[in-house]
Amino acid sequence: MLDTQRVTDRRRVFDQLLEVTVLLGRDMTGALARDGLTDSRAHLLWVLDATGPSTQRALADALEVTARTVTALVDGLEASGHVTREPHPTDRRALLVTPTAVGRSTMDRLKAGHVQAADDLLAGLPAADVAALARGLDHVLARLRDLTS
Amino acid sequence: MLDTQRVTDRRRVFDQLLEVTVLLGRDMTGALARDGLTDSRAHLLWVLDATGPSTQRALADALEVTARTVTALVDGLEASGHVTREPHPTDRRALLVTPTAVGRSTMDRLKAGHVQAADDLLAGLPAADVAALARGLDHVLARLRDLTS
DNA sequence: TATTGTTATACTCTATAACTATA
DNA sequence: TATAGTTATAGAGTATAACAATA
Repeated sequence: MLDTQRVTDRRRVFDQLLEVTVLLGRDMTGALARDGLTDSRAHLLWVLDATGPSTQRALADALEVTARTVTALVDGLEASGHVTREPHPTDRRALLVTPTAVGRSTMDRLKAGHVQAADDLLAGLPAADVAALARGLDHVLARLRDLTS
Repeated sequence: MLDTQRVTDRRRVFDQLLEVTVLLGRDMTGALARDGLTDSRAHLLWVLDATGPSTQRALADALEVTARTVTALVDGLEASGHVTREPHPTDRRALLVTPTAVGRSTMDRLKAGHVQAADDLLAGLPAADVAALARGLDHVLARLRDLTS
């Protein structure tokens, strides 16, 4: 195989990855919007669901944003009824952001949506091809983690 | 192969795609920031590079945003010296957004960066695996285009 | 002194609506 | 009457800096 062909193939995969990024992002954002959530607020809720009630400081670290940004996101999620601010049991400076029943059921729906989306995207692709795709993506992700670390 | 295994594999690929979306987006945004561009402004410049001098109306349609948004983006790109607003030769209502020499050389650098990134991400992956990855991504993209259309 | 979260302020992207100049 | 682009206004996400309460 000619070297120029190899370069072309790589470029093709890169363009495919960029398009996946755009379309998958659009699809996810649309799904969240139907639940009245923006990307950033859903991300916070997602972290909260994984870790349990957390201080805003811990959320800022997990989301890699400033404390100011978390204040704004929690303000929004509190207004929409997804979370509450509870007093911290031992540190009177801190607040524990806690999902409400609405917040928990929203997260359950989002997680079910992920399983559904996984099924939709890969429906009709033979198991061997799914496995090959997973291996290729593993390689790309390893390189990507190197580049962005 | 058990059906539960198949579901697990699909879910794994979906999670990989989500991580690619996050990391690739972060990497791209970082590269653009080094050129003093935001994602949205780079997108406009990208379209402009592909189509040549365009009216703001045409750009709004291509970017799928409102005319007001294009006004703001062009304001920014004009201030940073990447584009100019030129009179339209026949329609005195319209303006032709036109890349400057700086804008063109910035685009050349971005395009070279894409080729470099494609090489970096797929370095060390055998040609047959690159081809398999491309086929898998083709399948996913076809499904994704269906879902988001 | 250091840390948690807030207020103050600012910038970017985005949208809708009203308006001007032109077609 | 319709279209191109701007001004006016608003909301979301993000940041830095100054500040209050608490550790």
